[in-house]
Amino acid sequence: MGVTIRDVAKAAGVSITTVSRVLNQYTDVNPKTRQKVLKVIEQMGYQPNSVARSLVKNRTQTVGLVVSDLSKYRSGHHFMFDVLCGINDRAQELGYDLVLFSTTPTAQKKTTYMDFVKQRRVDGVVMMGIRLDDPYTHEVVEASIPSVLIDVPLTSKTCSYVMTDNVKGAKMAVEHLINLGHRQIGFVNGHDQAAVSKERLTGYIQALEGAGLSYHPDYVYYGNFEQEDGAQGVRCLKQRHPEISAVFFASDLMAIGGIKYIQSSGGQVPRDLSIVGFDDISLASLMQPALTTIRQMRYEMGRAAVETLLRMLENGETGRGMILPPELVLRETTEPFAK
Amino acid sequence: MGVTIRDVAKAAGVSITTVSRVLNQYTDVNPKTRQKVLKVIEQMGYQPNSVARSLVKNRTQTVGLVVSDLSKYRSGHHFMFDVLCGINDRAQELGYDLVLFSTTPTAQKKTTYMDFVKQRRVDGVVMMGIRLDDPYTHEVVEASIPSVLIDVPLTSKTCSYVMTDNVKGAKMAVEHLINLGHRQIGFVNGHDQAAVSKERLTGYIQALEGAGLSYHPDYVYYGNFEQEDGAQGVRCLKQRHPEISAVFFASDLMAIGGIKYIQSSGGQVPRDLSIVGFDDISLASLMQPALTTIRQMRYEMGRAAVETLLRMLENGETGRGMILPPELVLRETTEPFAK
DNA sequence: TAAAAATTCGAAAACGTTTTCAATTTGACG
DNA sequence: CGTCAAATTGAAAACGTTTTCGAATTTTTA
Repeated sequence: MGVTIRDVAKAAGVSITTVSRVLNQYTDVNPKTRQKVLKVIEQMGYQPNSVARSLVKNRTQTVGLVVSDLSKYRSGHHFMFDVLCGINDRAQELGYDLVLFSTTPTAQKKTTYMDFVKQRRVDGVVMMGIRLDDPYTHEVVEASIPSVLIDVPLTSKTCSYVMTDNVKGAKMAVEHLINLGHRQIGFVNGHDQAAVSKERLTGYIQALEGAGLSYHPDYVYYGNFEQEDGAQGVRCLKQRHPEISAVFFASDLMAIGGIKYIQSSGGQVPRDLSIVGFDDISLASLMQPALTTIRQMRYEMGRAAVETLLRMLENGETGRGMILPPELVLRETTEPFAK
Repeated sequence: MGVTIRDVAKAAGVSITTVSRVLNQYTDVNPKTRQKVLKVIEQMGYQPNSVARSLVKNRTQTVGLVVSDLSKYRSGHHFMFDVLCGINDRAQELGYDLVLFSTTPTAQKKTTYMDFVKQRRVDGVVMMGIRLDDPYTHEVVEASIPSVLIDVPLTSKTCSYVMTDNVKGAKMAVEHLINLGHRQIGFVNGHDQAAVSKERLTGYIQALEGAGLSYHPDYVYYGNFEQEDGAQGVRCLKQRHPEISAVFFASDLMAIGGIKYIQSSGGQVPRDLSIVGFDDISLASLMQPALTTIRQMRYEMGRAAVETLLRMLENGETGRGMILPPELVLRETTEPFAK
């Protein structure tokens, strides 16, 4: 059916080897014959079979993106989509195809990461949305093919990571609240199987201590990054500690949940509670009131991920961490503390 | 490096052929030897090389998802992401890998669809976000490998489509406004290189005429599905036709733009303008006021797409259209007309 | 018990490339 | 004109599977 290198060779009156040489821009082919071959290729509409090529080169020019819980029902995509765009764009620019895999903790028990990689024959993988207690998290650092983790600070010879400077981001958020005069500041964090949660807690504490305020473990609530967790978070916090005048949320979605909760119980934001989120998802600027938050450079994270992946892959560089700066974006959900 | 079928064969003391047979669950192999081979496979951690398999079978077990303008800067993803999840989930369930390609009109001029397909060796493709005047739109229906288009009603022997019943959806939206007593109803449509725009216009007109109202071409504004277009749309419409009391938008994002515009110019929704959107993106329910809109079953569209794709691919079925029902979801941006 | 049929297996070709190695041609130079 | 190096080419092996065809073995049948 399709036209093969053999057909081209015959039509051009040269050997297969020669055709292969012009395809791969080798220099040792006579300009005359190169032109002839090129013309035949053009005429016959020949496109090399990438599968055959992959087989002999043992390289697929493909990077796998494995995402945990990529699902309609999870809202992680508010964060993930831009990262995906970045990954996709950069991979395409560098001549790699991107193949998508979603996985779950249970699926990870059935098929080990090694088996996954051996089966799929991707040249490298970037992993996103994975939890610290997921099996793949630890299998990936020991794997033979290069990988980069998004938001999990683990490195090895073949494993890099990229993430935002979360302690700095959290610190900026809390310092902003402190500068506004707030002293009793709650924190609705994510679950503790996310590295970012630990870092953001650190930043929260550093900001507090930097301002001479004491850290009350009781002021932090652990949610699951979902909207309802945010609502639940402020409910608990405000109930147990009515003195709290501001809350920092580890995700915009939880912040939105918090705002909705306040509003639905008759309060107003920021009058009754100042709020800072994290991520700067597109919702944040569209809301009413618009959400003050810490922006993550998600698209750039994606690009950086494949960038470092291919550095390991093609230049044999060893794994390393990459930290991107956060940015405080001021909107309408914070105001000075009024005693 | 890796262990091959040859290694297992040797270790199990059988021929390559036999190993292949147990791998592909052929029946003509002695249960005894099957067990033996299976054990060796297990012990050696053998995983078949899918590339080699693809080469000989001329099938990659891979479907391509080509998306036009998948980009950080385009907001189509509010619609696309759920569809993508559906595609991904169903493909995975059916044993296919999903590989992602983003394209642009200019890229489509450089590489024809045929070349794209020959190069990538995907077994089928689903296409999304593409415009009627994109080159691929017409190349795809004539291609030899099966494809399904999202939101472009074109069929051929190898080409199917799936889309929402847009005329019905638009009709439902406008009828809802009519039932509330509105008589002067504007329409902010999408650009005319989207099939959905044409259909939604039809629905708009049908609803009007069904209620004995006359259709003013001047009441419809053509935007580009982006937020700013929505703002621009109501500005034009209200300026030229202050009598308009309600507007139907061809996307939620444009509706949001419209609402923002009204609010920023001192008005209120729905007091000053009743608004219905289209899509039911996650923003819609989170906004203030929450957006009344027409829901599309996006996730199901994705699933349906690979479903029909694989039916063409594996059962040789011929292309067909698939229409999913819309749903009116009532929220807070519409109210009865008060003269 | 011999023939026929069914079961089980293996050798080798094929898939479409790249790559190695050696052969051939060309060109320069004395 | 002969020689040597450089430039250009081709034959064949290799990549790791599946599949075809037929052979060997076992079972069934007459």
